[in-house]
Amino acid sequence: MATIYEVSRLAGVSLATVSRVVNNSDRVSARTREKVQAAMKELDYRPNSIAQSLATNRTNCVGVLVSELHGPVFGAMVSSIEKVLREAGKIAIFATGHNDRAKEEKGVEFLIDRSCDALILHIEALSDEFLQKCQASGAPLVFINRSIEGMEDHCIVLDNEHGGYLATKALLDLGHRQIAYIAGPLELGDARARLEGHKRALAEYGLAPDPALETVGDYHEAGGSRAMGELLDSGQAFTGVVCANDEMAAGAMSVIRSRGFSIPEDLSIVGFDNARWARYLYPRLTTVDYPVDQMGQMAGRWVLQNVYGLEGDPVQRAFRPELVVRESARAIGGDA
Amino acid sequence: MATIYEVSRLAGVSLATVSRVVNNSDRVSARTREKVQAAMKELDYRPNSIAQSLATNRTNCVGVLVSELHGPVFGAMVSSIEKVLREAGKIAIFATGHNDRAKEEKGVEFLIDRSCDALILHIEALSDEFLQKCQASGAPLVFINRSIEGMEDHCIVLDNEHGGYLATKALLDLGHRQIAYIAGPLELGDARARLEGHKRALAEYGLAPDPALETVGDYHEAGGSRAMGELLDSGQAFTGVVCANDEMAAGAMSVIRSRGFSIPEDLSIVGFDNARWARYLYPRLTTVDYPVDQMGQMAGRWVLQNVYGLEGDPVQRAFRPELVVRESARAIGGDA
DNA sequence: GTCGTTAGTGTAAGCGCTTTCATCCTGCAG
DNA sequence: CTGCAGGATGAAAGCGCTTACACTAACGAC
Repeated sequence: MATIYEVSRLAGVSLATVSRVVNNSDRVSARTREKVQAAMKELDYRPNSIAQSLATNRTNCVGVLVSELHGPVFGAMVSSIEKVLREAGKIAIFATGHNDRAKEEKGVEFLIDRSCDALILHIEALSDEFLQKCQASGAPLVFINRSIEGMEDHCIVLDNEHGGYLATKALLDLGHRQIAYIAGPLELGDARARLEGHKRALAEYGLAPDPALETVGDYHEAGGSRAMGELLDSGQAFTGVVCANDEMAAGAMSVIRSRGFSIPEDLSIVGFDNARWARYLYPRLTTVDYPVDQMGQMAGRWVLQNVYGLEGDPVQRAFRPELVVRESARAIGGDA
Repeated sequence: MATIYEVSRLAGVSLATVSRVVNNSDRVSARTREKVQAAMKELDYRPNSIAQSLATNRTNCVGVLVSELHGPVFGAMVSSIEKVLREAGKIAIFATGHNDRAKEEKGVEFLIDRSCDALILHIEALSDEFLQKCQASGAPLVFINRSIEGMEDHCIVLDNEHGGYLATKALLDLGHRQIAYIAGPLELGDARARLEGHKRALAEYGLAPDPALETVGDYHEAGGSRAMGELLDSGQAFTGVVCANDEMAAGAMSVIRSRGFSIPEDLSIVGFDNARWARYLYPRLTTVDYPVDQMGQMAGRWVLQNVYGLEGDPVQRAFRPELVVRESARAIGGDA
């Protein structure tokens, strides 16, 4: 691999001049520029990004910490973040936290150790204090789906409470009054918020939340199945169920079917996230859309603008989910 | 951020000594080591990885180029690669090629420019020559799902032909004789191989491939829907259909249902990939398992062993897909 | 003709680390 | 007491780049 030195020799100029044309900044005479470019071409010169980083103290790397790298939500998030960063010539490096305190800390440290210029974090377990300290001592931080006290303008958030409200309201509007709820793990803020929304919708219709109709899952298929099984076993009557995410809804649907009920004739179901495959289910799942692509994009854009000083469209920080009506929920007493 | 220099001063030793304890190599007396470690701790010293890379010419970065970052196949692949690399303290950086020649080239260059120690590539459009040249001039290359002439030992491959064979054979074994096929884009090697396998299975049962039952999709839901629509419109009789991937199978299932047929009573369907959500479909999709996690893991392990010289379990380079029997295909004339 | 400008270029000092080689002890054999 | 081996440490030269600063022409104004 040719170095800048060899280019400078071949072109008969100094290192500084070559560096100038590489960073096509500064004024370099047209003649010199051409000479240098010719030399670079001849040697197939490519700047060593490591050396550049050391000299400039800029790595052009953005660290991204998410719970998982794949799955309907995080896969899409990661993908959109990488895309917007890449288009600006920046590079994303990833770490996973699995909603675990220790792993999240390790992940953050890992990314900081790699000298990232900024960090995009989707985390659950780390305390506000830890994060404020990180921020103080190092790279700028952006948060997805979490609001940190005093750093609100670094947070790209989803109104999960509103989403939970919409999901349950969808069933209420269809005439359902006995509505079961399968929550996500309540140590997670979004799971709590979605549940709150559910309760607000009930309240709006003058219904008291019935603890017997409220179960907690794990955001995974297995938890959804288990929870659904318990609800069905409990003997409680209900005509609809809302699940705090699509994955659990998929698990619940299997169980409902395996018990001989049909959807939506016997039971309506509503999910949350609008996973790409939610419309592959049968019946196609009515759910709440989590605009995860957009939120990822905004996180990337925030970094581009606030860290790298690039221009661009404004960053939208707050998102409201919307209901996606499909066929898994229908009016009670509707023509079945 | 403290530098090695400050540590050396505080500990009262030279830079070289600090470096030695950091890389806990070489013989350093216990007393000195302790002094240095104390100083590091006091200053909260963390080595600057960029400077280390520059000095050692090792970045500990592995570039990964895939078609997409998300989706059932690539999401899982990326995730497992990142995991195995991370556990060894290496870092993965990603680029996407979208099966497009120009984008794949750009992606490879991008990764090379970042001084990756090795590249893991899942590519379609680049020629063998281009790749051989890359290999010659730079970082070691590993390929997933592609066999390159002369570099077979760098290739982690899936026997797609066998997979295609299994999918079709599953229907044949169930008594089906009129079997439609929805292929992936035929510019992709795996799509061609799966189709070949399909034909081999037919031949094994003494059946000639019927061009009227063979359509080409795009590996996406939309293409599956379109292709299924065409097959149904054509008026050709068939009792089963195999799709070259699950995504198209999902699209096909919607169309089948929307035309008033039921699965598997009227039509059996088999997919390929065993996407995580394939078992969420109704009926749960019979499909061919693409052991994408394992293959990603092997690619990572290959790098760990061959590039970084780490020990580890042997690398399995060739994989055979297996049939996953669920409910979307049933015996012809079976109790419906 | 002189002088101040200024565009264009070069010099050299880092960036924070690794690593070769030389140096310095310490201890032990003779 | 001398000499020497060998372990522990330090000095210093890079790794490939950027950039502050110095320098040189060339040019116009006076």
